[in-house]
Amino acid sequence: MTATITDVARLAGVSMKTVSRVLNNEPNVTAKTRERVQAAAAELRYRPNLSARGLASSRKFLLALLYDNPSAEYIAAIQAGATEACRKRGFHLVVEPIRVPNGEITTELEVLLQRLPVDGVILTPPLSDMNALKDVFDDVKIPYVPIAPSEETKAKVPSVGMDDITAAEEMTQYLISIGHKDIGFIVGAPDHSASHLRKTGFLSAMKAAGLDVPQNRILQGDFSFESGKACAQKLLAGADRPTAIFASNDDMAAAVLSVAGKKNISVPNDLSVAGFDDTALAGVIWPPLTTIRQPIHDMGSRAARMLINGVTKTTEDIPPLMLEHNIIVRASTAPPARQS
Amino acid sequence: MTATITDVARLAGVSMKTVSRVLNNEPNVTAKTRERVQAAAAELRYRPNLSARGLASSRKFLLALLYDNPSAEYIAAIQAGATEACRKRGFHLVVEPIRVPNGEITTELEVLLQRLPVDGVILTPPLSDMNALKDVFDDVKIPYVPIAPSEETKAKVPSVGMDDITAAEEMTQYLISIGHKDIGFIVGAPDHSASHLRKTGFLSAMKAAGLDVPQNRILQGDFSFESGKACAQKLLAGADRPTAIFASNDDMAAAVLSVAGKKNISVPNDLSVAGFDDTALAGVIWPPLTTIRQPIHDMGSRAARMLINGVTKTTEDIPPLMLEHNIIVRASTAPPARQS
DNA sequence: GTGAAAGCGCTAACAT
DNA sequence: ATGTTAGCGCTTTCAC
Repeated sequence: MTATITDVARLAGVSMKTVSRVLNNEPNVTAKTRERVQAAAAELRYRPNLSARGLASSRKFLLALLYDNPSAEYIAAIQAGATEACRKRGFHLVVEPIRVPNGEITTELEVLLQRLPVDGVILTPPLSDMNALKDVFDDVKIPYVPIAPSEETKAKVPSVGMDDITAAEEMTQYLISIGHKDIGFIVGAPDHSASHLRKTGFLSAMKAAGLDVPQNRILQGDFSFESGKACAQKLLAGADRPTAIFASNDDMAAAVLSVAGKKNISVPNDLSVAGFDDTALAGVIWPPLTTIRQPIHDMGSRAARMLINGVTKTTEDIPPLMLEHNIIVRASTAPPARQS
Repeated sequence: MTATITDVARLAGVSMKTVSRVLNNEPNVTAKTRERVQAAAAELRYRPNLSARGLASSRKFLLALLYDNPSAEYIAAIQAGATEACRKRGFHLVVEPIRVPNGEITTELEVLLQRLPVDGVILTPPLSDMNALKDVFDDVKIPYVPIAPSEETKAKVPSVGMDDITAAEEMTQYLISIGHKDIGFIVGAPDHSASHLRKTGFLSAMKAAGLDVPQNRILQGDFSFESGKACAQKLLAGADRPTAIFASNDDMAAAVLSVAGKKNISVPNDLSVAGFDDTALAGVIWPPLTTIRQPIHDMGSRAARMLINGVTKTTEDIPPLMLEHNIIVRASTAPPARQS
């Protein structure tokens, strides 16, 4: 059998409670006693039983990551960050893909949350924006941290994110700076607030440069490769096409590349293409994508840390944690060969 | 407060134990009693406490997925399959990325396993092949199912996988059938047994067709995009180059595409490229990749099911579960324009 | 077919 | 600074 806390206590010649104190780094233990207990625990290869801990206290040493199938790369990065933060503090991460059909919280989700023995939940877009979720979480009393939520949500609960508007502005400014005047823009999924913010950034930078943006240069996508393809097909249909396309994520930018390839439009000579996210995909396609590096990994680890540290439990207002971004220039963008 | 089993028992007018029986689908309960209990549980919105369950019994309702950073897409697919199977049976999935430096099991891993309160573990390549792991798992008495393990491991423990040799043969035969005679092959990471099997399949199909494979047509990669790039650069260096390249996974095939793009070698006109896995990447790059569809998602769900059903606990020999594959022909392959 | 009692391994609250 | 006593919510004997 594996050793229990009483075994350790016996070997160390102290009480159960003292062992517990040492294990949980609580005060009121002599350095000497502490050492003795640690030695005993090591000797018996003692590992605390998480179920017992979870039952006796309310700490479960478990966090959950809820996601609604955005890009696999995006989730993988969040997950990597979160597991890293968890590992350092003895926590584990449970992953829960959930589909929220037409924005309706399902009973399924409520049931899931009620029986999920976790100390906190990380929410990814578009889940991070769902107002109805706040009530559900408050109801089951589980702290949560939304990643990249809307301005509205940001005001209510601690969150982590980045400055999508500024990032989109910077990319647009860069495209303008190398000579583009006619730039197409592919919008992300409407239920992600980042979509609106990025569009806002694009428009504001265009306006600031005195550049006009006709209606037909703005197309609605949903962050999927397929949607990017459909938008690119429209944007690249006739002779009157933009000299650059800025897509709201890398998947859609890859789709633009794919459509351009099929139409024998050379990138970046005849068309510049920019993405957003800097997922692994960006470096792996040809030509490699100019994009915005989002600190996705960090978002995951910071969200996990906030939950573990109990930041979300304080009543004070915690300002949203905004992480840095960078613009990454690769081979998919260049000055335009022709003026439109 | 959330309702407990005693609340349900009181409301249903039965004992705790009877409620427990109903919840766990145990026999010896009248249909009538069963209904009454279920009604009471529903009314109180009762959710069993997993920590308490885990403490009282040995069932934790938790499975773990251990992985050592192969492609994000690959892990995402396994994870999707596993979570799906878990959801259906009231289980949850804990994810644990682990690095196993130069094939050495670390104490860190042992400690992790000892304190991880799970009913079973899913192992992905290259972890699935590590002989030392068997001892560790036997030691901590946690059942595990390796995905795509070596022949050696297959003989010892229940596992899920596919027929890598036949799949590689089929792809090679397809390339030969459309006219290729000079085919380059990029091998996967040496510590993945699938790498050897795929190479074996390639060579055997070439031999069966009476085709010679010079040494310089076989290059060693490691499944990463970068390694694929290095191999492609060698393969495509001079005028004496193959008319087709078969890479052992999609990431490396994408790298071949990328190098070809840079060198202005047109795919599939001047060069055919085939991959293996059919990850999301394959359909997203230009041109879309001819590849082998691996049932990765299914592998994840079958592995989870085996663990949940306790298949791995029986002493009988369970034959490895071999799942079907398909060859997916897309635009990256075509008959060769020139004969080499 | 059903129930009563005894823990599972740990921590919380209260001694000492 | 350390120990004692109760549980946490459930499943497991073993009675009935």
